[in-house]
Amino acid sequence: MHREKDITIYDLARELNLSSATISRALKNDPVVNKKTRKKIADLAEEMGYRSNHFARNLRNQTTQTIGVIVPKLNSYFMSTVIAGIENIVNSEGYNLIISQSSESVQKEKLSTATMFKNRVDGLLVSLAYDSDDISHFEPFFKKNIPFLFFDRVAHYKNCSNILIDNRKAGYEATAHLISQGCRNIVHITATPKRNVYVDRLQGYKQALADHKIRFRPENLIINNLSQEAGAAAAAILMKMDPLPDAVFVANDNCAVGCMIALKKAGIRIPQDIAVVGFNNDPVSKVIEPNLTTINYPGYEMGQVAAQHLINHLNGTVVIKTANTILLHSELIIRASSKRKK
Amino acid sequence: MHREKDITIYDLARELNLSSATISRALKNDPVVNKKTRKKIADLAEEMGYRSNHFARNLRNQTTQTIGVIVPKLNSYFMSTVIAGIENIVNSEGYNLIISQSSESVQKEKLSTATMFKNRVDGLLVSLAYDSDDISHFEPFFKKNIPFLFFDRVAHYKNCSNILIDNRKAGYEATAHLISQGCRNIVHITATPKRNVYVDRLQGYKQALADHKIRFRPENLIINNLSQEAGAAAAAILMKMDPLPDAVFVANDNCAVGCMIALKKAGIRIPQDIAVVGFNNDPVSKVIEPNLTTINYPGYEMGQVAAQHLINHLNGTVVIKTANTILLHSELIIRASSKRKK
DNA sequence: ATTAAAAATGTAACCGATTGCAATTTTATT
DNA sequence: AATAAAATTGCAATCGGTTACATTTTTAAT
Repeated sequence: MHREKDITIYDLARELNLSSATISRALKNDPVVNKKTRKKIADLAEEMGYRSNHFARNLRNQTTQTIGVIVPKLNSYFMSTVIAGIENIVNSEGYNLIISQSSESVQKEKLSTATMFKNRVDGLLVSLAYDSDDISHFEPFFKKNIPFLFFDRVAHYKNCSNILIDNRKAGYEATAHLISQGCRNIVHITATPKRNVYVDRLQGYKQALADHKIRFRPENLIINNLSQEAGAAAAAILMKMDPLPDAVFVANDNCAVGCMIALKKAGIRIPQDIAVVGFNNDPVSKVIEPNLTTINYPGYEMGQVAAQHLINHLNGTVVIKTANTILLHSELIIRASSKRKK
Repeated sequence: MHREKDITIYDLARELNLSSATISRALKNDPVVNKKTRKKIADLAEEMGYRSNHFARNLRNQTTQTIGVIVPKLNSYFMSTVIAGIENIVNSEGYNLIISQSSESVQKEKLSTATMFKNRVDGLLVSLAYDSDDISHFEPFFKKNIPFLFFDRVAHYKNCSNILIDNRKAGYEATAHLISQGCRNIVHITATPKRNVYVDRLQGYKQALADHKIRFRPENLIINNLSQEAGAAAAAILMKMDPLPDAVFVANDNCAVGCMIALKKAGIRIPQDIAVVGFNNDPVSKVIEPNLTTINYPGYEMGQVAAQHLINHLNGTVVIKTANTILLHSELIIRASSKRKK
């Protein structure tokens, strides 16, 4: 395939009878170069369609101006919103973005991590896969002092910063709300206790029960992968329980919706028979009937904060010596699916 | 910030008392290098934690192994699904991905295009913003012979390939289906006629009417931005119409859902009073009640096909000389929102 | 053992931008 | 006008991998 030759600083230098060094400095607007010369060079560069070669620059500078992101799934509402937030900051700060998904598998996460390493990203943003408990694959980054941080699905690793919401508090509020509506036999549907988000929500759930003198019953805990299908399956389990639980707190809206649809099909009334609370404020929560009470969770902002935090670190604006946890605000949004009282 | 020095081929060469040329060849598994030597080098590279420097390589080879993607919005179900498909192929082919969003604005699209150009992507995948009619900002790619193609929101530009579904046919099927259900006064809600997807769906709608001897009435066409809110606003317009239309074909599920919620709130029964058909098979279509009849639209596959097509072109596997349109299959999924007959 | 052919390895220029240091030009001072 | 100081500009090495071409080593054939 034929490619027209690119204009380099040497072409500009020849044209203006200057040295490449002067061109290089001028293009970075280095004040050491005469103002008129700078203007002349900038104009010619524009005219000749010069574009700097990132590879020569990066090779020389040993920096890539690139940030890597690894997420469990790209095609989920929450994650795509986070990525939109990351993209917003990263672009406006003049960095590039390399995105990869682990598809909820540690194996793929390891591969993605290796790819990011090979690509010499300047920094890395990670949200962990469901089942990653061994996270030694981040060791190379640590060894080379390449900054990285976790968001949402975090881990305590060396002195990495974490950006997330207070899942324990959110879980507590969701459960306490159900209790305030008169529910006493509350089932919690969640995912593997390997991930902080689920562990913490569960803790909040238990704490709320305890604070209201309700005994925690292990059989009221359903663990699945939180998919919509898993929600339907969970509904079947619920309906076999005797007595029927009076509420469900699901760690994810999608699963809650799957569960609700199945319950409704079986003739169970929501919230009269079973009240439901979800998590994420996914768009479906406003579509399902009755509308789903849920925890609102600022994805876009989380992406922005994570990216900005990392870039500040890279720029040296903020030097992070110790582990650093940034908690974003979350809130309970009460809708019809859990309202039993006026 | 301190960074440990990286291992280079020169370090390996020194260690094994070989030349850097041999190391370079061996690491690419060039058969010209002795098999035993290759093994020895690979082992040492592994042991010393060598990683190739993409920048040196790219600088020398004048290729970046990077593909750029520009989409209107990252946080939409359809687009994030497409991107997941792209990521899948691009990664397995050993390319990198740079993703940028135009946020549905030509201005931002131009900026993104410029960024992609500066980053010297080897190829570009584009889905156009709502209002891009002038697409001259892709001219630099064309001039430098950098391949790019459009998917979903396409344009006929030079000899760029397009990857999309047959929107005309899909629009026809949606409308014909409503007619088959006994509807005669069908409103079409769509977006700006700048984008092929909306133009074609509209044409399909008109053709179906014509084929069934139904006169197209311009007042039955509502143009908005297809957001959920716009759907609610459109519902208000519908309800002011006299007589009330007996069906709506909406060019997007989200907007259809917004519309349905508003209609239901006003006591209008779906599908008895107004039948509704959407477009996209977004997850909400299975949550809204009644479930929404819609056009299923293979996002993941579209991403895969687009990426594979571009990479084949880059690899020279397929040489595309003329404009090339790849149509993916779409299908009407009939659900309760449009079923008026047994 | 001799020699041609094949296999393996090495040499060195190159990709384009950056930057410490040196050289030159301009400006300011006496 | 002479000279020091400041402002510009240039020289040349460097980043790490690639590859055309040259050289050396090994293998095969006579």
